[in-house]
Amino acid sequence: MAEDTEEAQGSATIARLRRELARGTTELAVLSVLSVRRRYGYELLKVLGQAGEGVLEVKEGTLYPLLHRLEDSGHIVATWEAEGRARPRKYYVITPDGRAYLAMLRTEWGGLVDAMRQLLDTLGEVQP
Amino acid sequence: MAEDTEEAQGSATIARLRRELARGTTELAVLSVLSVRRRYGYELLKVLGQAGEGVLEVKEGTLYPLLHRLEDSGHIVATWEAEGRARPRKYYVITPDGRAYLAMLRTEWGGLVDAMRQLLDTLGEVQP
DNA sequence: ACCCGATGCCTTGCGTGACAAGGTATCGGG
DNA sequence: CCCGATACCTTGTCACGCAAGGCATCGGGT
Repeated sequence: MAEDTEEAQGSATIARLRRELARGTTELAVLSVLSVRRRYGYELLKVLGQAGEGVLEVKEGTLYPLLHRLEDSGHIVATWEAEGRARPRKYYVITPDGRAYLAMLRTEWGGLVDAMRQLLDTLGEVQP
Repeated sequence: MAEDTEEAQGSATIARLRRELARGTTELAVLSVLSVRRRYGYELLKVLGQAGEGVLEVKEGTLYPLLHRLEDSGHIVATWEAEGRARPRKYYVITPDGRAYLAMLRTEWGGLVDAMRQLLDTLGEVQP
């Protein structure tokens, strides 16, 4: 019982902490991919799924609302395209506004990574 | 007014985005600091506040519940100490369990940072 | 003929961490 | 004498990630 609980908690914990750590990263990842060329939703799902050994994997329930938020705030623009197929795809293109936002995101991310590295490296040298 | 709104929204956005990016990082930061030596809550507030130019700043409403969660899960242990003063301090010490958890956290964080760096560097070379 | 998985889009409801805002209490300085 | 710093705590709200569901088309296997 105790072992079961611990193991179950361990797995659950690692998934949860991975989710919490990666939080806020999705926007950065999505916009970065879109900064290269336009993509449709399902495509982003696959691209991010295989990037970084699945660390950046995004679920449908996360991606689609995120894309809608980015669209609402003018960072990306969507266009339906049939391309002669029955089921059309919804392509997303990054806007100039989106690029500016992406730059800000990258700066912030860089700052966080630097701060964490400093903290992890200089451990013990910070005085109260 | 428009400027105010834009600036206000810009500030609000950057604050929100910073918060979301740093999410889940607090646990890592706190445990890292505690891995060097014991600290009391208010002390952690100050230490993290000046680390990394304030990027890792934590608010009271975040820290105290976090410390309680870490205590509940056995990653840290608390001891009240008066040290001859009227207002006692609650010192937190990391446990072996906490060290193991910290190691896992660091690994996960490293993986995320690597994945993001790969994505940001190899942009455009990922194929669907 | 039939079903199932992949493609492709979407939504609602829950869990969770960060935080604002509030509370309590002591101590020192202006 | 009051206010800021020290030192602890809690409740309610926000926003994101996701599980789980839904809808529709297409291709291949049996």
